[in-house]
Amino acid sequence: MSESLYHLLKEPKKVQEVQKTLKSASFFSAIYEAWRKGTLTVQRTWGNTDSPSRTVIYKPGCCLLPDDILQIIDTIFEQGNNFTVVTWNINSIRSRIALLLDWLAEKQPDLVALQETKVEDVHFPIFDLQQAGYHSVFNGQKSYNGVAFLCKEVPDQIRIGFRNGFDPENCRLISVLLRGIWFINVYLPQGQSVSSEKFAYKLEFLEQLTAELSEYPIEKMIVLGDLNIAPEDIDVPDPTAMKEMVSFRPEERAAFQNLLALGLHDVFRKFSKESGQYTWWDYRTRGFERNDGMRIDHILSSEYLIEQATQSYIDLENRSKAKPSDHAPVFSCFTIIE
DNA sequence: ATGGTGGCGGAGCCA
Repeated sequence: MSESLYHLLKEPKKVQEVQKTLKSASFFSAIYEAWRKGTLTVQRTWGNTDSPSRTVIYKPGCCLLPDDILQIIDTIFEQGNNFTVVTWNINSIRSRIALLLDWLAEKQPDLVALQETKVEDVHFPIFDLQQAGYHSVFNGQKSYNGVAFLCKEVPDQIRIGFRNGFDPENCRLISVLLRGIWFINVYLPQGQSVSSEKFAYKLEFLEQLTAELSEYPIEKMIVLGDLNIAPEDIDVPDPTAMKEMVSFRPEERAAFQNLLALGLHDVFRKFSKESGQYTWWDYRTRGFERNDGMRIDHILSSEYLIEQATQSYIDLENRSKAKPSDHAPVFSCFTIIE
């Protein structure tokens, strides 16, 4: 919540009076947002003005009326400056929908970047997510890949895929502009084995991604996703044994450094340099139970934004629940004020 | 842990 909105509605005020003072549409979306979050009350009088007013509970699609009376009830407006983002390879949004909804209700992140949604756009569970208070934007296909953003605020712009048209048959990239920041959600190819065509495709994808991102305003950019690369020795259990393994090979790690060279920083590593902190564990070898995994899901941001990061952590609790994804969500909190 | 599990879709591919 912005400070000016807080001051304007600290005392009760009619919608029509607010409309006279405010010309900006973004102010009204902030009002709806506060209403939805429960930090703003809406009092409505039905029929004649003598009848008692009632508090109107926010529902998706509901509207404010000119005579409604608005009031901020949150006395700590600074809370609205905390912006929580998550990246999570969900490994099928439909098979994980119950876990996703419970987790959203509990964690209330502001923006979630999902990978491997594995669903065509027509079947994306927009209604469930709307009930949970989230807008969805997605780029999906049948069976494989698929990326999506879930966000509490409506994005100002959405971009699907690469602007130069690279790799149109795979849904691995989606970007949104929100609060003046470009959020880039990537599902990088896994690469299979070094000798395979899939590995060449992975390296090509990394080059294309670096070129794509170089066209963005780096200072106001956050890259989130399953990048399928463990960037440092501390991101795998046994760096010597794994030095030729896909996801940890020198050429991949070099490509990762090329991405960082655009002016990006690994937000998780601002807060912890400990080894043994992974975001993915193999189902097949029961890797999670033995903490045998890799840190391959990342949140990267500019110097300007990483200075505003207040924490970053891997949500192991989510991964330890029944029927989990093979990846855990990665959280970062920023104090973003627009 | 060179086997194993899990998701999709209805056999085999992908991770």
